[in-house]
Amino acid sequence: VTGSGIAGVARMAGVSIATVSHVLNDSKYVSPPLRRRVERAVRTLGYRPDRLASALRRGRLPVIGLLVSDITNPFYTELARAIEDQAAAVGYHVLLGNTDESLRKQEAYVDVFLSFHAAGLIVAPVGEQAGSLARLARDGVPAVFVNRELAGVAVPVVRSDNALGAYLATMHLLQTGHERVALIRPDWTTSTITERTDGYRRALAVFGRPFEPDLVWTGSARPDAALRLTEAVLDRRPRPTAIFALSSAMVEGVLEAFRRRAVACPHDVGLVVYNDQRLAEFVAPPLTCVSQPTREMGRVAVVQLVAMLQGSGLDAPAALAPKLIVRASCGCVDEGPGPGDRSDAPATDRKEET
Amino acid sequence: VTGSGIAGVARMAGVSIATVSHVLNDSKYVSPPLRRRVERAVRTLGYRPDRLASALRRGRLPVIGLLVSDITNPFYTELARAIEDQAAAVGYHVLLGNTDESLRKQEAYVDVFLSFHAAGLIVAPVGEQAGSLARLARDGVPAVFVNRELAGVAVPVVRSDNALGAYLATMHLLQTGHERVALIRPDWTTSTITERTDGYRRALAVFGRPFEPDLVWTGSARPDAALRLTEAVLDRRPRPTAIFALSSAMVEGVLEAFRRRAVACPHDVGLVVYNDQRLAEFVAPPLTCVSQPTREMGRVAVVQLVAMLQGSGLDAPAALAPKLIVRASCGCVDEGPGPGDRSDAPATDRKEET
DNA sequence: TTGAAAGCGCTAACAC
DNA sequence: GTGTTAGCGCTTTCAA
Repeated sequence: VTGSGIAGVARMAGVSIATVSHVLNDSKYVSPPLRRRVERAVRTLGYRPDRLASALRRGRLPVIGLLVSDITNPFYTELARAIEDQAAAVGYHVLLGNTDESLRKQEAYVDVFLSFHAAGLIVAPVGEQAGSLARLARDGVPAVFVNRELAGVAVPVVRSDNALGAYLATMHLLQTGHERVALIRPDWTTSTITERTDGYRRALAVFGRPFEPDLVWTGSARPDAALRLTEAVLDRRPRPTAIFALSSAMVEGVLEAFRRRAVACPHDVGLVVYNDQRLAEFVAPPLTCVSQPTREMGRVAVVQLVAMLQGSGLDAPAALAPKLIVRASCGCVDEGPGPGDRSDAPATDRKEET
Repeated sequence: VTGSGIAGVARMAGVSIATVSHVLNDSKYVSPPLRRRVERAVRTLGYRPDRLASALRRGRLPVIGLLVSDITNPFYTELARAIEDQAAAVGYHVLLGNTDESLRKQEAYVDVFLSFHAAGLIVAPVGEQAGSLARLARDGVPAVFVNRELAGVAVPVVRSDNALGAYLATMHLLQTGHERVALIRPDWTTSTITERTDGYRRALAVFGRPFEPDLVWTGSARPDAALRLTEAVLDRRPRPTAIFALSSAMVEGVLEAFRRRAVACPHDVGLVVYNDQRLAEFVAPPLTCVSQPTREMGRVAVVQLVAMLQGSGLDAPAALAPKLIVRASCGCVDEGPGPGDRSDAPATDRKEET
């Protein structure tokens, strides 16, 4: 009855452990004198509450399980940072998991997070089928999806408008005279990729262009695979005049293929990438990209989740707006002296569209 | 006595909860028939052990607290990924914290992690003073430092040889004819930065060059600050012939400064950066950098920590070897037609040194 | 306004 | 081999 922990504090302050608990959690009125004595005891003992014991009793650990396909993907890196910041600001901490687009890993992590009694989950779900994640909504596990959604799963989704993003990018390419825009897609099927493909189609339709299936190339996002895929694209005849890469994970492969095929970008082939990233504006040529409000998405995801945890109903968030950041790789700006040229666009030519 | 959890399994299998616990943890011999019955009950009940209860009892949660300054820094992103992978492989999970080089945040996170009874900590410590982290070793908290070390703190460190990395880079610049190599350092003081500066000095010494303090520039790593700092460097007369940036967080600032000052790199000023990152090889010009075996560092950190957790003595790990990846920004390769030129180095010119 | 006490679900002595 | 049971440190009724 006198151990350390809360009991030690209680003894030192000459009160019951219940009282200590109440001042610690502000869970009941405690008279100022007792409160003061408890606080002093806490301080002099350097008492640190045991969150495990607390969580065992309460049934939930102040932890958010975060599941992304790969923290190394710049988009998810940024998202994770924003989530961690916002979570910490409201008293939660982040348990991280990488799914690598594997359903198996995803399920294993969800199990682990639940076995930890994580207060809630934020997940960028693998695939686009409900699968076992449907269980979450059914079991009343507080969860929000980020970036991607799953058809028929009643979990709030924090996302940006992928169809719009791809539409803007494709429109831009078409407007600046590109005849054949090839789509390079990663081989996983997620709502994001589907929506982006739709946006691409919509833009084609606006220009009265047919959707040509053999301009759509799907392959593994691993660097070597993306490289070979792009080589195949470049070898197609007639050669596409521009490439729209739907995953930033594939950029390196695309650029390497340009190098190996001695393709001058944007002169020979233009390039637009979905998602911005570090150094993108210093690449030769600077990369035109669709940029998502990543940090905001992370923040909103936590806000949404915390609202669920507190039972305060919050409207499902609207899709945020992506924007097109026009740099030089799309080829819409002056190019200077012909083939082989790789000069950057002057800084003043960089502009944004929404 | 019959609740759900382990008790439900016990009841269904017609055994005691102790037996269930033992088959679940392989903690004692259980006869095959009972074991089978328990396993069947576990399966049909969809029983998932409560790790909180288990952790409360055992005193530790199978979680590793990971503290880095900023997960958004590509080096730490990669490190975190490697740590998460290895941790998961051996049954641990990762709680993430960003310190932003703030001692306050670092202490707060350590407190949080301890209050969760994290099994161990992996931290890239802020600063270079022992500070409150000394407590870890004193209190017997299993911990390992990564990347950085703290003087006088008895915690194993997983690191690469920063002095060597900087030495290699500086030697390369000196050998290829650079007269004045400016050092650009972030304004935090960590063992890494100190060691890299030493490596730079050692290389100068080998060439009989004096260490000129006014070639060493220290400033905030925020992009705008790094930009202004680099502008100041470029305005120095005589102008440095090369810049060695000790933190990859400052690269964007440096490149932007080059742009604004219309400095052609490497023709006008060469550049070497500590740490490789995505797209670095596609930048104009491709960035020469010191590359650390980041993933290996993460893996070893977990191995080291887990060994501590199991009490199996493991030798403190030796510093790993960084290597210089020579691309074009250092200016050691053919440059073509003079000032203003930004052509990439041919692929065959990329090479590595160790 | 304060305190006593019953668990949260599990592990690990210890007894049979 | 298997079962009984005493907690781990905390929250939260419930009674005083």
